[in-house]
Amino acid sequence: MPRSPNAESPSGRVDAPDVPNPGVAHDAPTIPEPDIRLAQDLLFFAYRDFTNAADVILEELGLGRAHHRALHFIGRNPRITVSDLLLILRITKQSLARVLGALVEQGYVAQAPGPDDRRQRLLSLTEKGAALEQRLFKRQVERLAPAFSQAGPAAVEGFRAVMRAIMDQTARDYMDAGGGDGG
Amino acid sequence: MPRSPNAESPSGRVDAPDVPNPGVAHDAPTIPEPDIRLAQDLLFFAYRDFTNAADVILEELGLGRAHHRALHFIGRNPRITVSDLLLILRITKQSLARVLGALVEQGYVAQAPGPDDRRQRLLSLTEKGAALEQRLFKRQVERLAPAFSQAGPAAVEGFRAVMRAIMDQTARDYMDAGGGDGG
DNA sequence: CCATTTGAGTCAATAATACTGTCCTAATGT
DNA sequence: ACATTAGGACAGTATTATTGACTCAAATGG
Repeated sequence: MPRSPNAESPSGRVDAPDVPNPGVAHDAPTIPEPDIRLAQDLLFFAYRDFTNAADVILEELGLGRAHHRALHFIGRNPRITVSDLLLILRITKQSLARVLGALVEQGYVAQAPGPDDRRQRLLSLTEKGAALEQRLFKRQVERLAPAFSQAGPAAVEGFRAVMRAIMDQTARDYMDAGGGDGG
Repeated sequence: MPRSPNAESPSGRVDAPDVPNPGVAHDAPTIPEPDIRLAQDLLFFAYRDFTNAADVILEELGLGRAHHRALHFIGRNPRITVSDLLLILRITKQSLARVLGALVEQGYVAQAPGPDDRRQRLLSLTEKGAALEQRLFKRQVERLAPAFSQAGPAAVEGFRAVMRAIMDQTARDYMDAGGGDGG
């Protein structure tokens, strides 16, 4: 593995636009390549270690990350329809079917017919499901809370802004629509 | 999908610790649950959409994300040993073997015997490999650069601090050792 | 010098997660 | 009536990962 003293500050910061670019929101101030390279690594490592946090619990229950994701989004969106869950996860009906089937079968998720449209199966966590989701959540808190504390409130605000800007408009729309906080 | 006006500012910021927690470096200022929930979503969506960026190119070449990851880390760490690459990726020799085999076979990656230890096969990108990596990198720049510009330099700094704090110490060590920038 | 360890590769089998395409039922809506 | 929609199901496949055992050559240490 290559070495080198250390590289706390990646390359200073983002370039100030050489041309002030009056008014236009779309100014692209030529981010230096090392900064992008660094961000690639950050995304890879942070995401990996974040998702790994809950793995021990999942494994002991014979569940996987796909189950965790489903639990998470159902928990955050009680009475969500299958279609809407598919839109969030962006996987196929088949992929979800296996995961959801297991969760329902094992009593983590309940299905209720839609009051307006009885074809719908509105998904919610059972008590057992909510309890499991809490356990899993706790593990991720253990990973995120210290990180937030160390980095400080301003950094967390920046983290949010950048992450939000990285994702698709569709995903931003979901979050702006109250994705998760119950509406 | 649930609705609700919009939730730009998640819950303000991180709580100030109600009890100042004298002296202890480990003071955890009780991050509000909604902030953690939000961060879970941010990580999921941002990572997903970030990694999807290069998929079109990969697919047309019959390669997958595992190949991309290998290309990325070999590109950033020329003459890396197989063991060290395994430590970075945290996968098994078998998982890497298939991916690496394909990359070598198709001329993206070259192997050279280590000068000190001739058992080692030092990995580097060929010209073809570097060219492909550049193409893939460009796609991710298209995703990250506008995000960085929109969020602004201070936010990017915060993003780095938080992401860094989320990952394992091992990963931080790798990055501090100059992970990628040639050392 | 010989035994052990190490770096790398390999074979075989398996699991988790995803995909495609097709077909089916029941409820909706026009 | 008829087409569409919500959801589910079946069959087959791909990618990425896993484990365990085994080979081979080079390095290393008594």
